[in-house]
Amino acid sequence: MRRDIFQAIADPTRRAIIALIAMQAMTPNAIAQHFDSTRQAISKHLRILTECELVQQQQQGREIYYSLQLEKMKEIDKWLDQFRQIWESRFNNLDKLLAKMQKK
Amino acid sequence: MRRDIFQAIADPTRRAIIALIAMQAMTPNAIAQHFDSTRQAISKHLRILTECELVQQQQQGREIYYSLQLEKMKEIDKWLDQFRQIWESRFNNLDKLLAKMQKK
DNA sequence: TATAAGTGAAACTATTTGGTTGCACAAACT
DNA sequence: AGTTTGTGCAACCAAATAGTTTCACTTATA
Repeated sequence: MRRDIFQAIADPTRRAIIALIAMQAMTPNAIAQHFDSTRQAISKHLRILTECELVQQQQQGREIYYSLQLEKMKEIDKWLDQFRQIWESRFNNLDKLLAKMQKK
Repeated sequence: MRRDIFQAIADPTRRAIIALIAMQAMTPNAIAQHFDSTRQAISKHLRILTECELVQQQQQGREIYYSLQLEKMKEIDKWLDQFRQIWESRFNNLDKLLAKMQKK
């Protein structure tokens, strides 16, 4: 069972769940109402999201509130960094090239 | 056959391929040498990456050079934006709170 | 022209995935 | 105490996935 953030966000339903609970914590039932599939299917997605620590639980009586762990989302951002550096350097090169062309 | 960037970067081998060709274009054979699996398996990954336009081909005689389409990578960055906004606003809120506390 | 090298694609396979239905269990309500 | 509500988990299933082996095709090279 592979369980990393990239595999977690691969599924469109899971991405939708993430976006849904990003602003405020929600219960599985409340989340499931936004989708066509059964509550159990959503529950499974929540388990996957919890396992890779993208999502956090908070028990409240018999209800469980799920919320996004923003810190974990930053790991994706961190992975993108290596490419961001490249696209910025390419932009700079283009910048230099344009400056050079204007000089002539 | 789902084919989007998020599904494409879910596989660790594909992420490794992306990182490998980010700086310079490479042929399938050259790429495959960096991995344990067969050239054909890598070829399949390259097809998936090409299909979702994360990767670009350039024929050169009988060789095909694969390179990363940085622009496409930005789509992930764009998706992250919605969360970036949240984590920045949370930081700002914390900032305001700290300022408030100092006033007292 | 014959052969080697670089590649993609099809066929097959084991494993993983996302979904379902059917439980079990604890907390809240009557 | 009995029932409803909110939840997780196991068992099962169809489809997708990542890999392999085998083959075909095209471009170089001897």
